Amino acid sequence: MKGTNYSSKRELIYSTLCSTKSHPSAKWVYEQLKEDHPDLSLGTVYRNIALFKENGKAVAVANILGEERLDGDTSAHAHLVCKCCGKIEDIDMPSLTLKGDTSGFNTDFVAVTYFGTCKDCTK
Amino acid sequence: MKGTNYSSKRELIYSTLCSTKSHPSAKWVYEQLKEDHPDLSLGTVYRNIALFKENGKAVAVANILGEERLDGDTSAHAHLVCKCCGKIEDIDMPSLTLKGDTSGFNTDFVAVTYFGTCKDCTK
DNA sequence: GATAAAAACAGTAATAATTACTGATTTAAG
DNA sequence: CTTAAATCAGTAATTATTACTGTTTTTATC
Repeated sequence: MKGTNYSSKRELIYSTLCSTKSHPSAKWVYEQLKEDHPDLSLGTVYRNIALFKENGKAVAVANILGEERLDGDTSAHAHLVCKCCGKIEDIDMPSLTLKGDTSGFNTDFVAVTYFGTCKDCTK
Repeated sequence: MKGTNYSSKRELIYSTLCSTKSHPSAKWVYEQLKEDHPDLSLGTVYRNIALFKENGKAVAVANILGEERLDGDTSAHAHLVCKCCGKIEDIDMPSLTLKGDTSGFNTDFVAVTYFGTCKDCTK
């Protein structure tokens, strides 16, 4: 069964994903690691990130310029996404008063994302 | 300047995008139209959808199985996304009590998305 | 309605993120 | 230790999306 064994590469990838608040892409994680771990394959990064998502240890925040951007912090928080420079920042999760009917729908995760232009790009 | 002229294809694409609540992909829009309009190019669909997004006439809701899913309804509402079958449904927008600091960030659009498993897939 | 410039298009080629495949390596358990 | 399953590196394949080129449509002006 997938994801059941220990794997040193998996540990590396996970800790790198969790080491930043930049909400990186899979490729960024790979590039951070490949210098110190030249025997790391980009496919391994993708495969493990897919496992993290399945297991609720990571979430996809947005797709920026064709790249899926990730977050290893799955605690409740919202995001500001700058459509100009692609920067993604954390903010506190707003309290949601649900009006819509989600009966019958089994919610795993709620994403609240503000799309717009960051302070730097507004200048 | 882009998007300034009338275009019959643009009208077609926009009305098709707005004709459904299925939150379709660009390819789906293309496939709906190509039978009655065999002289339509997939590139034209992509190009016009990019214009709609720039002009705030459409939004990307989620990326499901590598496909960007779209919504021509930009009124305030939230989405239920089933990770099992890829179905996306509308629900009323919850009221948000913002706790995070968005000062300096110029928000165009707020997305509220519930990820999980729909009733059919839960069976 | 002719005409000319800009915009939009079809058709195709190119790009690039992601996934799949294969044979080798690592892990877990007896 | 041994064996089977899991994981991996390296590479090939897939595919959504974008870019390019020559043609058609639209708009504005006459």
